[in-house]
Amino acid sequence: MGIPLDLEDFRKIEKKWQKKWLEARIFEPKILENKEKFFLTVPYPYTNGPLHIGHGRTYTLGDIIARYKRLADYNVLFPMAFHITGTPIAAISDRIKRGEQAEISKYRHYLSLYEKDPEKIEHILKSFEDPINVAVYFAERIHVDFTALGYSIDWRRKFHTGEGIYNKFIEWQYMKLKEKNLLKRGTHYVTYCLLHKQPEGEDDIKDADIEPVEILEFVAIKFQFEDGYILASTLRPETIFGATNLWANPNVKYLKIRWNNEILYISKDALVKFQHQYDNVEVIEELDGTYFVGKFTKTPLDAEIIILPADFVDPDNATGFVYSEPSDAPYDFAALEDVKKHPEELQKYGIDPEFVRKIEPIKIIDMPNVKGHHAEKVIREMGIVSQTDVKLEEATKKVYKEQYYDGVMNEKAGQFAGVPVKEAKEKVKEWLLKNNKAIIFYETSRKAICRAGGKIIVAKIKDQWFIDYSPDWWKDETRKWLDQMLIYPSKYKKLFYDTVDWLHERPCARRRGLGTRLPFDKTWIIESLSDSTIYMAFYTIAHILRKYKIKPEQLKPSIFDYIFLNKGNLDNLSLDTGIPKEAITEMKREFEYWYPVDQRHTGIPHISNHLTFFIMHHIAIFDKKDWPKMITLNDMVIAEGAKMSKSKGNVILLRDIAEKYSADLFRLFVCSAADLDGILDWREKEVANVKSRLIRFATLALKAANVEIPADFGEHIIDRWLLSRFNKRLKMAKEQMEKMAFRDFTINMFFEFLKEIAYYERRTSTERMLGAIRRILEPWIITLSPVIPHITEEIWEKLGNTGFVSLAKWPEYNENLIDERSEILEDAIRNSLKDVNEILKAMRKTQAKIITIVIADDWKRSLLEKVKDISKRESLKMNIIMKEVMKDPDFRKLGKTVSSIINKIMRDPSLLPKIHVTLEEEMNLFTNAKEFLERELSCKVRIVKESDVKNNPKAKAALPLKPGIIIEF
RNA sequence: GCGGGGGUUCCCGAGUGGUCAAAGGGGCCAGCCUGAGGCGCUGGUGGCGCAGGCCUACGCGGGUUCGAAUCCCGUCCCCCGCACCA
Repeated sequence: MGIPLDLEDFRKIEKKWQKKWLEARIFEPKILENKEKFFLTVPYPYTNGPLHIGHGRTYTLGDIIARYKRLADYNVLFPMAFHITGTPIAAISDRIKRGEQAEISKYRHYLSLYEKDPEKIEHILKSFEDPINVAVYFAERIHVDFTALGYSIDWRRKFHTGEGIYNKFIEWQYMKLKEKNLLKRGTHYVTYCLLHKQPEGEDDIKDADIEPVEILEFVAIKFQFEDGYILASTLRPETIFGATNLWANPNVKYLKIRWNNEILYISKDALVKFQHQYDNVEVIEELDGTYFVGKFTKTPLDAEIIILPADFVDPDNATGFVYSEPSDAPYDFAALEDVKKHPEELQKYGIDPEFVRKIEPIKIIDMPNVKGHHAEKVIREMGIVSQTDVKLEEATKKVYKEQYYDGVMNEKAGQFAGVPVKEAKEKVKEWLLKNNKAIIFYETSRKAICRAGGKIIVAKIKDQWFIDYSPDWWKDETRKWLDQMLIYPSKYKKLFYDTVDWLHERPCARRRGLGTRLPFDKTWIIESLSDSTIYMAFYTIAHILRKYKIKPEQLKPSIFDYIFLNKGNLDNLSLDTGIPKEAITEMKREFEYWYPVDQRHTGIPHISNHLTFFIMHHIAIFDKKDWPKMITLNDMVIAEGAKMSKSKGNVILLRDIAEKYSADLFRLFVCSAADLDGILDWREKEVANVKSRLIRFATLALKAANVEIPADFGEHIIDRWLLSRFNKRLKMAKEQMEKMAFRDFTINMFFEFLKEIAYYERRTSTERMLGAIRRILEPWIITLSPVIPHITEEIWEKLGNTGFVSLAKWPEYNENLIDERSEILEDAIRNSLKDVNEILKAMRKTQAKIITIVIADDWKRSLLEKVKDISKRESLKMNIIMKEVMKDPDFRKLGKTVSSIINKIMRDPSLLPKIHVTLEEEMNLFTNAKEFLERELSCKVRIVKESDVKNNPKAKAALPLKPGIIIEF
């Protein structure tokens, strides 16, 4: 390794220490009863591919916490496992099996990041047709990537969620939930793929990540027609009171069907949706749209209305019929105007145009500032003239938004008169349903297809399993517990309370994917957010299960009851399961020692689901002493100012870090570039800057490790200044780490201190600077080791230490070395330098010939002391101070000068020196700094007493610690 | 829509009543270093000022205060979460 260092050297050092840590097993903690434990977890990653730096930020911060806590003398457990539960991995295998080229080349690319041999890649790719192989392969790669980042993880405890032993644990969890009556069954609606004949979510639907597909609840209102009912769908059932006509599309096919002993009319496209939402549907006959046009139908309010033709009616949206409410629906208003303008169109269908002309909108909603028809008003304002105008969409939103807040149903709405629109919508719906005047019809918020091209509709799932998060006792306990939990950044705490408030039934199992089957209904598989809520407990026993080679079938629920809930009898258990008593006892001890989770660290999006479930499941299942204590969160990572996404091709993978950058560089960047609650922007330019600082640090530290501390170190002001700065920083560092202010910490302890070292070097010499670093090097690298563990281990070793810096003790700052006086004195020199530069700038000069530093007279010192004295008891008012000061005859002699000095101080009280410095002392201070000033200003510098300068106004301006400056050119 | 967060100097971003023209980084400008350097170091980067100073600034409009980027009211704009997705 040469100096200067490059990233290649860093990577070598990193590998070296990763190997040593592993060999020495230093991150595999044992139970130490006399040491306080700290159990930290970060959610296990989902193993459907390589992780990127967004994940890396979260795990890195987790590791930094673990490493800090270790230095702070905790017995730290930081474990990791892998999540393979759910549909995405299964879907990947399906797609590869189906031969989808996009997916195959994506995974071929991922494999090429880890495998060099093309034949091997193809072989592994083939194996991916079985989802477990995908899961296990990437779990192993992520393990490698995490190791390459220097994470201090206890890998003995790793597992994945598809393992038999884990399944048994989850089964136990679900039996507990069932015992507590927290599992329910019921009807549930999902997005469903007609091609694959299965529910498919965002992951499977084309472009759903960009434009999500929502499930909309239409009210399909029954309009009596011939021997049955036409179903006309709406999102605003309260408008039924203003229905003036029905719209049917004359160019599409409709169906007459029988359901629930009634005849219904819907569009042909609606049939398949209807069949997925209602059972026993029978098709009677197909009809053209023209069949309906011109005929009459009756609203649920018994009003006779006509069916008019309209091209805008989409047969593939809901039931394919809509009713017209032109007063409040801009589409309807525009369409009605259109048909009135084209009587010939109506005559085609044998409709009397005169009849249509008489159709008038019915105003049913009163608005404070709308006299006539709200839809008409907005249409006129926006200049909309036809039913095909794209602005109608916006008009609809505008009307709806305004009415939702300010609208009130009027007398036309019968029993709902006076009800605000906001409430009427729900009430009218209930009323219609109750009286069998309508049914609910679900539809997607937009047309959607799956990634293989299958049509997505909304389908009903029968007997869906839910976790019911709504019981009051559960929510109350959770809120109470949240009161005392620590959440960082604290601004997110409210989001937890809000989540608890609106959480209710949540589906917890699916028909497909990987995972654990519900123990009491094996046709269901527990989904991923439901099998990841209390698994941190499993870390405490996973390695013991392996040690004793315990089989899944031995893990009866009673075993977990005993270990986690302290229930049951050891002898019986051992007999019953065949697990040795010592194994059971060991697991119980591990659990009781390590639990609860002291801190869980993850990303912000987890708050409203995973983290809240995590808290609630602990509360439901475990004793209070085992409930989690603290949660910390970090925001996302973007690259060069843009969100990382596969489509943009700007995703930076953790693999790239290990191969192209360096672990310490990544860690330092992650720490320093943003606070926990800030978005971290990965910019190559900034990374390069951090890189050069890291190299400078390493270079200096490695050099300094080989030098002696100068014998006279500490005698000079500048030495004491540096020691003082360092110890102050050390003091702050601890506070910052405790507050999880990692960014502040790195800026304080790394970047800013490096700057001060640079100043020290300028002020003294390179050799002396290295000696000074040597003086503080050991505590310095210990504090930095959580962030940059590899290079600090290397320096630690160079210092002749055995052991590991990772296991060192966090250094205490030394109060005695905090030396305000030296800092103030050194600041005087730095300020004088600044003043000179400012003067030169104002004079537009860059170079002086000779600069004279004039040290203030003694009488000024006593004057300012006096003023300081007065200011302690009196307010700083000119007249008061002058009166006091002038009592002294010595000052009275210098009347005018004194008043001008005091005047100055009135304007800028910071001119009052914080300490008393004698003339001699200040002369010495500046004389000792003379060479430095000459070097900095590259000109001759003289230090003189004010009394030695005759009649120079600049000399007279001198104040204690703010010398007069005379510049000659 | 509901809930949450936020708008700071060219950019990112600290700053919660005076010590703020406002930390830190990026960009840009100048100088130094160097065989060379898109490395590194130093200084500058709102306006004005041939002596260390003055003036104007923290989304917009008001207000409280001796004093506001910081507190209050109104207003405009941006971002995030809202459930089956891990």
